[in-house]
Amino acid sequence: MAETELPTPYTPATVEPKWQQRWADRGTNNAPLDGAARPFYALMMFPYPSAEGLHVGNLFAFTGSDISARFHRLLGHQVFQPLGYDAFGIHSENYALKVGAHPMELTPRNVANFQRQLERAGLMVDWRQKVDTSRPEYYKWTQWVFLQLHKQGLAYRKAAAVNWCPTDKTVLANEQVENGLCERCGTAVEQRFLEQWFFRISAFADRLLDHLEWLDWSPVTKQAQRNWIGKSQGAELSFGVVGSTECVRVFTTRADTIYGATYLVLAPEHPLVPTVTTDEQRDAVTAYQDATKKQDLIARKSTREKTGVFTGAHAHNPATGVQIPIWIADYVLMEYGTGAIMAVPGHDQRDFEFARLFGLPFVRVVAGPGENADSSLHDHAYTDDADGRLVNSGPFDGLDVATANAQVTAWLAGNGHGTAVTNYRLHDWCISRQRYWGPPIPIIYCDACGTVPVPESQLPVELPFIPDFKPDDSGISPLARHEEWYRVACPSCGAMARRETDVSDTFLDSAWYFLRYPSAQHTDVAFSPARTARWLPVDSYIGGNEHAVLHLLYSRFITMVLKDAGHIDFEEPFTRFRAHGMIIRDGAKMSKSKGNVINPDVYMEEWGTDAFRMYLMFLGPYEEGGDFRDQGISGVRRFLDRLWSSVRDATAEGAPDAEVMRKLHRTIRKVGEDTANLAYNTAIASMMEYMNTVRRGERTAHRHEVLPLVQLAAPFAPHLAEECWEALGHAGSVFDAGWPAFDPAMLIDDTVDLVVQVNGKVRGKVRVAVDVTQEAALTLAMADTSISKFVVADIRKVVFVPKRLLNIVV
RNA sequence: ACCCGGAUGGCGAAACCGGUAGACGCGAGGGACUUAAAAUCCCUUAACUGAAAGGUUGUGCGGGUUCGAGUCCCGCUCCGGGUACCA
Repeated sequence: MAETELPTPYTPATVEPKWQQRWADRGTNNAPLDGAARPFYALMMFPYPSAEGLHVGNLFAFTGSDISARFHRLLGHQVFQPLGYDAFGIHSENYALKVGAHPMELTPRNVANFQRQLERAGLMVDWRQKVDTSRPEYYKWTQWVFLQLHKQGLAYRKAAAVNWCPTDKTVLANEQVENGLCERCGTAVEQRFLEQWFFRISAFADRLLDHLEWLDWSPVTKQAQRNWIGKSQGAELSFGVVGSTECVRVFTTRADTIYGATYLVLAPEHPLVPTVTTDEQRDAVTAYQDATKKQDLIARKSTREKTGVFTGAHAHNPATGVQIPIWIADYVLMEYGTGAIMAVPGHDQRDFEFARLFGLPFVRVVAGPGENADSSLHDHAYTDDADGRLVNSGPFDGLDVATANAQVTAWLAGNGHGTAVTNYRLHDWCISRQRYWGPPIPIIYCDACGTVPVPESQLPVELPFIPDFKPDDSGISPLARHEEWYRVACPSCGAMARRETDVSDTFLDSAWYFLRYPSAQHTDVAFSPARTARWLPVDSYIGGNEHAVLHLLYSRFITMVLKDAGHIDFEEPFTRFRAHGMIIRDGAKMSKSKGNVINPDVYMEEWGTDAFRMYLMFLGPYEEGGDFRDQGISGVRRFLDRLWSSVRDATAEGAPDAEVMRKLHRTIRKVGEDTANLAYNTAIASMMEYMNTVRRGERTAHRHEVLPLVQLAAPFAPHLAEECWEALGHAGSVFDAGWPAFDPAMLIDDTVDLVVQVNGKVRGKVRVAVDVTQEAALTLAMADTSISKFVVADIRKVVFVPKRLLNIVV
């Protein structure tokens, strides 16, 4: 066997470029897209190509994903791991504004810089299938996706609030509003109403929720989605307005507390407000409505102080018949439920605060253990009342809360005052952006034909180059200033018509990109049916949990829509999703303002890409993240140096050491299990432990002792592993060599150390056969005076856990 | 406020189903090699106590369950993240 001489010492500066070049030349990282027998689609969240370049956080995420992909390849799958750029969006646009450049020129530069950095990172990426969401050949299909929703009636237009900065005279994205202030000038943001496009994701709420039961996703991510969808079962109840035929409908989850409803509250913009308001109160009500309208959504949510005003009107409580006042207040949101509530100040903290502020009456209708109908409410509402019973509630007195809830709802339903309903927190997805840097929404408005979708044959609707892409005081999209662009012939009647000038949300670009990758080079179709059938859904998706709700939920939604339209035959895009942790520095998130940002280039230069990759994975559990400290890298680099020199010096003479080989088989099992579970830190630790065994002193390793270790280390340190693999006489890539198998027989011990406790305290240990009996173990333990000296009385009890411990209780 | 995480040596961390707490790594101390340094290799390294053998204490705090608790239960404190008046 011809073995190449390895240089001394290990020099990543020559080894790493050599293998990156060879991978590119040989197409090592390219997946057999059309012929894979065991396809495995490994996906990582694609980056936004910032001008600052690759961040350690990106590298941490990508490396963890790459290790998983390489591991699956070693397990015998044909792995497809693509990567691309989420290049459209407000981030890129704002940055361009800041530096006075044009996004259409700046973005390709940033992408090129990112690409250069990523190619150094040694990822097993099939770069043939790269996507860039800001390229017409990509967003042509983003627009196509929009049309599929439109066709199914899932895209609609309605007036909705946007954030408006009165100083900059521009629409702000939610990301540009901080604590209710414009992030650029600090002015309080107001709300304005504009016609916007929405996707009817709310119609999919139950499906999105139910599938979480069986999806193999990180529990934290599933919980975040459940909370976001916010399903809540309750009832809609009617309160007749006094002296009117109108009814106020409220949503409540606590119909059982209706006897305690002492007033109603409508959202300020509730349509019944003008109708019910009395003449005496009209000025006060109008003033209040104006004041709340001026406040933006976020500022309104960040203050908890209650405000409100009486309308002058009253309604009948359907249970008690009592006339109760109708108020308006901004703590009631028009967007949720019916935009109106029945206030139960005794049993809802918000109502409690409001009632106390305005001197409204309280009635206790639930009494906890040890309380009665007259127990006072002290300084807060009684809300933790799951084991409470009803009081002051007529025929329902004495019932427990859950039973009463059902019975009151049924009773009110029976007399026409209510119905059981389910509400969701999830709102429809507003995809309109009054901005420039995104795909134009493919719609044309014609005076004669109305809203006409752009025919698929006319896609893409190209985003034009306009020098004045900056939002201005018109409050509309920059494209609306370009008549030469928006004036078009109506596709249906040919008359002059007008294009939609809003662009779509960046989240739409990323809600379907995983479908595009396998077909990235297809120009005639968004995703090829054959490729899609072979590769999707995604087998493993790894990304940050900051996308737990928006991106991941939108992707699921779009997938369901495409399934319903018959374009694909699965309705969940990501079979398995794992959220990785965040990498912090000195206990805080890395940010430029804190000055604790790590430039990965510097570290890759100094220590080598492999060492840096491995260090990032070693500093903590991948799913939790960790604290970056540069001192730690040297330990990982030392391990790689030791691996290198062990391989270099390995001998083929004689037989490998039996004890070392036993340790090897344990290590193979442990590294395999840990890597599968993304427990990279402990996988690396066990490889180090094995290395310590192999190299104890300056012992020369046998090639059979180190060869499998090269395979185990390959996902973590791919360049070095290839170099070692070649040095051990192999022509092909280590990634085609398979994952070493462990021999279960090598894992079985004949003797174990049995821990001996006396009264639960460890007093020693005895070496015993694995199948030793309790009696024999006890005899052995008692023979040891350092143990038996603690057995100062009669043995009352002996606890024996085979292979683990013996506890003598006296 | 609510929903998730988390808290373990000087530091990053490990510990399976309740069974030797601190694997692995960093740092520190000592030693070998060297003219010397670097590199490499070896040993020590939770705290207290003791000459040593050994002993006692110890996983954020207070209780509990158990032969046995970092791990389970009850009640808190602090830190990180998410959501934020969702009726």
